[in-house]
Formats: sequence, structure tokens, C-alpha cells
Amino acid sequence: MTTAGSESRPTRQQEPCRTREVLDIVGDKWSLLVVRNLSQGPLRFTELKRAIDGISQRMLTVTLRSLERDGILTRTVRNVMPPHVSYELTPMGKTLRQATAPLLEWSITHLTHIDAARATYDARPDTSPT
Amino acid sequence: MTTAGSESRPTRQQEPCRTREVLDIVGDKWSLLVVRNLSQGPLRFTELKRAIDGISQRMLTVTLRSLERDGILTRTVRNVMPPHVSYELTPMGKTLRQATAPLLEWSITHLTHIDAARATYDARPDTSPT
DNA sequence: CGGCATCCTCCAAGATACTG
DNA sequence: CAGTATCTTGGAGGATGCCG
Repeated sequence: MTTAGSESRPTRQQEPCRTREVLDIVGDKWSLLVVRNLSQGPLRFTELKRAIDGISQRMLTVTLRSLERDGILTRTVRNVMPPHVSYELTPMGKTLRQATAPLLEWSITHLTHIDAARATYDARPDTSPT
Repeated sequence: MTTAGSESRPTRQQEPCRTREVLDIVGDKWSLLVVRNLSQGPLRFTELKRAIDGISQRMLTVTLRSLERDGILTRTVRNVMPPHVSYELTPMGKTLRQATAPLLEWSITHLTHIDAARATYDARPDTSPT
């Protein structure tokens, strides 16, 4: 059995990038916004729509479906008139929220720095056309 | 001056979503892959291209430029023949890498669960057409 | 109210070819 | 080797209209 990790390759490969899979799940434009807005408790469709500025009805639906499919949140329908549908993070959804927190922290801490870096970069002479 | 935080609004708004800005920086298809591959030290262009399977020359260039502009990594040119260009994470880039680690962890831990959730969802009767 | 179906637009990203 | 330039396309995402 020569199967197990014979690390003879000089190539610097870590495990085949889960990175890609994470991005497939929450790397789109709206998913993390939805998760974030649900972190304080369940919300209804229209409440979410109002909370997430700029999202279209379609994209909210699509995003919610995707997150529901992935087990990140649950969709609860109360069959009344008018309809009442609420969305809530699953336990796994909450752990996801936890996992994204550091990244949020990071952005808050470094956004200024990044803006500065951009300004510097854009001011470079070698970037501008001759 | 009524500027300071008068939190009278009943709306459940946290701070105006940095989430979006993070995604603008690293939410695209390749950025995090690049960052991840550079986390163990500097690499040259072609080394990166080989390491990140499926990336095109163009997208690697574009991604690297963007990350350089944001101050996530540095580009170092040695003017020899043949050309030698290497990319390395800045200190800020390394903190970014740290910040994404939990999310990576999360995906590794939960991907199986997610697959299961998807299977369950797809097996639902109400999803299939009549 | 909370969707789904349809149409349309636009740009991210791939393929290819050329250059310093 | 490390790019840039150009062309092209798929699909993400917006707008609108109808339905239970």
C-alpha cells in the first residue's frame, strides 16, 4: 500500500482548496449579508428585504433558497392570510456567522489602511499611460 | 450637534455593512486562493499559476494587481533575463490570512453536513415539478 | 405578503495571440 | 518569464408582471 501521504513532491500544495467551496457557499454578493442580518434572530421576507439595502426581490429569494438548501437557515411558513414566512439561522448557520466574525473584524480594522494603499497605488507614475 | 449615535430607530440595523466591502476585496473567485498560496512565503508568477489550478494568466494578473493595490501583497521585480517577479504577502496580508482561517476551518468541519443538507433538500417532494 | 417566470443587460472571466 | 491587448461568452443579477 503506497497510498498514504508520501510527501515526496516539492510542490507546495496544501489540501485541495476548500477555499473554493466556501466561496461557492457564501462568496456571492448577498449570502453573508443575509446571514449577518439573521444573526440576531428570525426575520420575515420583507423585513430582510428592507434590512438589506439594494437587494432585489429575486436575489433575496435566490439567496435564501441557496442558504436553506445548504442547511444554513430554515424557512418557516405560517399558512395564514396574508402569508407569513420567516427565516432563521440553523445552529450550523450560527457557527458560520461565528466563523465570519474575524473577517468582519479584519475589514473594520483595516479598511482605512486599504483605502490609503489604494490611493498610494493609484498615484503611482508607472500606472498612468505615457 | 445631534451627530452622535442616537439609537432611536427600531430598525435592526448594525453598522452599515462592511460585509460588502470585504467581499469587494476578497470575495471574488481567486483572491483568497492567491492569499492562501502565498501564506507560506513568496512565490513567482508561474509558480502561483501552477499552484492555483485552473486560473488563467489573465485572471492571475488581474487578481495580483488588485491585491497589490489593496496593500495585501507586494510585487517585486528583478530586472534580469529572463524576468523574475515575485509576490509576497504584506504584514496586512498575513493578518488577512489569519482572519480567513476560521472560515476555512468552518468549511472543513461542515462541508459534509452541507452536502447532506443539500441531498435532503433536493430529495424533497415539494421541489419537484408536478 | 411572498414569491416564481420571463426577459434583458452587462461585465467577470476564459481563450488566444502578441511583446519586452 | 511575465505579462498586455483583444475578442468573446456565460451567467449573475436587475426589472417587470403575474399568482396563491
